Amino acid sequence: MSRFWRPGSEKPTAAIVEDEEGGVLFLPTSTSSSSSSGFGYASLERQRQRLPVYKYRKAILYLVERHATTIVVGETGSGKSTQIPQYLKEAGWAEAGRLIGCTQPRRLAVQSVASRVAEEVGVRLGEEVGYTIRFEDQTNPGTTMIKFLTDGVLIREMMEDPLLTKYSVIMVDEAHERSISTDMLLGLLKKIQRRRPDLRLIISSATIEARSMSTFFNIRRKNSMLASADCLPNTEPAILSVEGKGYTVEIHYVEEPVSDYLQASVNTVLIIHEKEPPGDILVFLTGQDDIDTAVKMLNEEIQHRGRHYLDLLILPLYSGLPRGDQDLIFTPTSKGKRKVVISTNIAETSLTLEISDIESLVVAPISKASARQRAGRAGRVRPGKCFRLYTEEFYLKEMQPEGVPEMQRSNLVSCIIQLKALGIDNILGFDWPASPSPEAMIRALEVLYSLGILDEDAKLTVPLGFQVAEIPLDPMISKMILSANNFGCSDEILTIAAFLSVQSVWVSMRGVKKEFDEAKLRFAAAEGDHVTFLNIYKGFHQSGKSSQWCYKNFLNHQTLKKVIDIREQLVRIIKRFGIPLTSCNRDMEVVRKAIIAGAFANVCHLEEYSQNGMYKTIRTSQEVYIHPSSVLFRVNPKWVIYQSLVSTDKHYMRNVIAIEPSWLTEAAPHFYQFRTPNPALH
DNA sequence: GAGCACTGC
Repeated sequence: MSRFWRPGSEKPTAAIVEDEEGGVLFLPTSTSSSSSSGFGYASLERQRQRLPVYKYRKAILYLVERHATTIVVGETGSGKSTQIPQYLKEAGWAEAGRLIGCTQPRRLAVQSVASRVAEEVGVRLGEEVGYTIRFEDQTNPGTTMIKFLTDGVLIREMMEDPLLTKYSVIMVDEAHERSISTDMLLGLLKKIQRRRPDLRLIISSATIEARSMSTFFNIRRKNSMLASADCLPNTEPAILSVEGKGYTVEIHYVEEPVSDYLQASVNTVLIIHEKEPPGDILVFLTGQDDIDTAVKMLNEEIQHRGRHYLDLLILPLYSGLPRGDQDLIFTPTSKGKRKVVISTNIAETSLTLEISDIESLVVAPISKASARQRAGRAGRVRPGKCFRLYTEEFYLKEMQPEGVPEMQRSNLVSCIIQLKALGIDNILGFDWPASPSPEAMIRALEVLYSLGILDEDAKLTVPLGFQVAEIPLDPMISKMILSANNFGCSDEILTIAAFLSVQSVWVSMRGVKKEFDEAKLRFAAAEGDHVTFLNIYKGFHQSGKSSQWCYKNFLNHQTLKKVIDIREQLVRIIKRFGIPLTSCNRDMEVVRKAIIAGAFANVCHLEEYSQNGMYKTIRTSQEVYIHPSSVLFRVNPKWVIYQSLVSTDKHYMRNVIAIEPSWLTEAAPHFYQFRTPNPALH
């Protein structure tokens, strides 16, 4: 009996060339003959066979059987996300109760790919084909064979089952996006592979970074006994390239750099409308502000110009927009109208605009990879055009080929604590696809140490460290939750924690600024933003979670429902820890003390003679200001503590609460001590 | 008197 289960699959007829450099290159045969599977699913089956990935079916199965890691490079529209898991199932990789896993970076992608595959397989979603995302598990253990999940969920699963023993194959999709959790997952899977040579990995990526990915996964087996066993797969990754189904997109550049990109994009839209045949337009701008301005400018032009321009339908798109307004984008345009969607980069990856006939317009210093992806949005259903508001020379000489991976530009605190919880002690020696700087790692380790989550040996503390690792939030917020128990206000703090982990709950609307400010004042608390959240939560509950109520109060209904979901998840977690849910009944002093227990390092003091609300941080004397979105903006209490810092032209404190300095020694005694009063502070 | 975007657990 062979030790490792191998599905029977014949060697493909196409030529496979063992590459000198170690990888395997695959040369496809021409179109393969296909047989329709008869009645019922014939049409779905024919659709499947028309996908570009279909003619690589045998090759993929062959490579997966022979190689521990297979890297599939293919543009969007090749069908790899939906087809490869099905091929694996058909070849027997889900037999004997094992799972085929396929990760996606985003929840929406998980849901839509899973339901598409369930439909193609002809089963009910949640049975043979299922998915798991946070707050939603649509799988049936024992029945599910193909499971789609976000990469973050798979990392969480490792805490229960470190070697992911249930899975026979794991496909990591959209690996080129290089999100923190994808990179972390790749590093962890590489580690698992050493202990589980039978596990097969498929890394799917849209760009040709395949070489570096291949180098990363090229592992040498330590145990030579194992290496000689012929039932083991080759550890050298195979690379396979699949063409996409996208149409050609004609690229245009400006001849001279533009000075005002907003005006230039407005002009370009108008010129496209004059000169180009029918087709919708997608414009990428940098932020909500610019989008609102551009919408206004275009609508003014439409009013001033002739009748022909009334055919333009201008629609903004960004995540803070209420759901109903976002849905407008998907409603088909009436005949003769031209839809102009003005969007943030949300339309680059997160939303697939299934509007036909898109023409695209790109702005801003982004990476070449990102620019290509945006242009690709114009060629999904038919050939399109892309107008870049920078010169070709700038594209070729100035723009970076790839964006910097998130791992190398963000806070590593959450990442490190998850690795620690998985028993990885040597963080500095962890093998990442893109290593963060040692300085960034040391900074994160220091934060965790000061919060009491790691001890002097950089090990998780008991119970605090292990509990924090189990809570799916920023460790600063998790610490706040666990401290709330000492102050008898866990009920209130869980609500605050849930608000702190969603985007802004406010929906801003231009033109009704006065009403918006009034709505905000209805909830504003003198203590600051955290207590304001408690007021909003109370109001939302009393309204019966009404969307009408949200609309009246300029609040985002979707976001508030998410707050409720997160809060419920947190309640379950702290109950598991044996922490009771207790309310402090409007005693906001204890609530603020619990907040300090998590955010004590972020205390700021108002500069005495400052006319413009300048604060300085206690730790580093950095100049900071209260963010205009805070209820304490222009109130400027003497002492404040902030939850996060955003840097634009100034450093702005977001989510701010007023505190008394005397509380610091009680809420964070290890960090603050009494000393002789400093006359400079009075 | 003025606010960068987007994911995820």
